[in-house]
Amino acid sequence: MPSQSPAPPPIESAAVRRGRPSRRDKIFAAALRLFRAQGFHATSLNDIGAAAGVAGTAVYAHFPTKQALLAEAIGEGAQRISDGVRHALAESPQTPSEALDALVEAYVRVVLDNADTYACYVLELRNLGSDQRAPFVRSERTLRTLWRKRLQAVRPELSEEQAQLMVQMAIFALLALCLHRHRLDREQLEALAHAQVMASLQAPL
Amino acid sequence: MPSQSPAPPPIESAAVRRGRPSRRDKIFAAALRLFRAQGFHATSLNDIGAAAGVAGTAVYAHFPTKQALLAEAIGEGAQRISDGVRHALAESPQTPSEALDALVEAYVRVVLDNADTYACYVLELRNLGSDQRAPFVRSERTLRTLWRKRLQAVRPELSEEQAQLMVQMAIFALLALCLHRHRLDREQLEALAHAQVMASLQAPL
DNA sequence: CGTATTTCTGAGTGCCCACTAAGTTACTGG
DNA sequence: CCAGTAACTTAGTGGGCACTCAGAAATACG
Repeated sequence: MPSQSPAPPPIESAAVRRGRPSRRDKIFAAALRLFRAQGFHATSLNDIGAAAGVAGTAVYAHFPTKQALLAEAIGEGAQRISDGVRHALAESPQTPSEALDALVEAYVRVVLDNADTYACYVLELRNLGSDQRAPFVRSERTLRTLWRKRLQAVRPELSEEQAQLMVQMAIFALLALCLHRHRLDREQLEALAHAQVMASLQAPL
Repeated sequence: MPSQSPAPPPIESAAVRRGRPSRRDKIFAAALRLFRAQGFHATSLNDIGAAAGVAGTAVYAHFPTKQALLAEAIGEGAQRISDGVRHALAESPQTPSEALDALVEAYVRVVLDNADTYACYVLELRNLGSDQRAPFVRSERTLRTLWRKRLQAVRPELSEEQAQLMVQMAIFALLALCLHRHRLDREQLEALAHAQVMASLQAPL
């Protein structure tokens, strides 16, 4: 039900062209928000459609299945994490301590910038069917290994298992930022998260 | 269901008596395991029954609904956490730093002792329907407030929001212990988790 | 051994879901 | 202005789900 008459307004037409991908994006955003808030199985296609302002079946004009919607959400999360970390890696070599610091800083920033996406990536991955899940699990393992190596470069006294677990805990701590409301502004949030993760990784055994 | 049997075979009878609640317990344990591994909605009553060695509908002889099963699992998690923390509180007053340390130690122990239950408590709470969820949310808030007060007693420079968020992150870090396999023995695990959480709470801002 | 009770099973029942089909509207390019 | 195409809607369809029911085992008790 778009408004204006057909004849005079090319403005409308431009808006419509701008609006073309916006429907898809709207559906995707609604799905992401609902998946994060309620979980994949508790969210129906009618829920998604309603949140995007269309009928449930309209989703199929843009996505083949419900799982594809989740797969795209998770894929985007994985991509953004990967990009952010790669960017941190691209910086010139430093001391091991600075390298770890840069990794944590990049990771915190990406997580805060993509809270919903990241939460979906972590919590809803199991609903993806092992075929589709596999590449994400692989890239996640690669990323964890990178963390672990940088940590062990700073703290060579740690065993592989110890370092692995410490990284796990640090990453999960960041998940808390995505799931709960907080009244701190972005700058404080980033500083606090960074400081706490670094402190936890430097914990004396 | 009082004690010993009347006739000669107390062995069989004892086994039966031991087996009586064991069916209910078996079903409950299977449900807990599946809920943690697959999530509430991805687990059917047939799955639970099969894992417990009975037909799916046999569950209804012991639990009124599927949600009741989840509610009992979550209730048990909440109860054990609460008991463990209350035990830590019962110890005689110490310095603020020691009080915080005791709280963390108790929490780590409870979480490690009840990994599956705790993971369900945290991850599946949203599937409970707001009526049943409310008391658990309340007790969780109470517990977080306790953490925060003890932290602020040690670090009075922290604002309420900062302390709250640090506690959130620390608690989520412990969730990592429940969800992933690790090859460390219990003693190392407890020491590492305790050290890392304490370090994270003492992070310089 | 007989009866009452509990536990369990297999066959339903109805609901909600993801997904399909067919027709309608909205927009585009010529 | 008029096809052609994409987007959307309504009305299904089949399947899986939680849950019910009636009766069969199994068990407890006198």
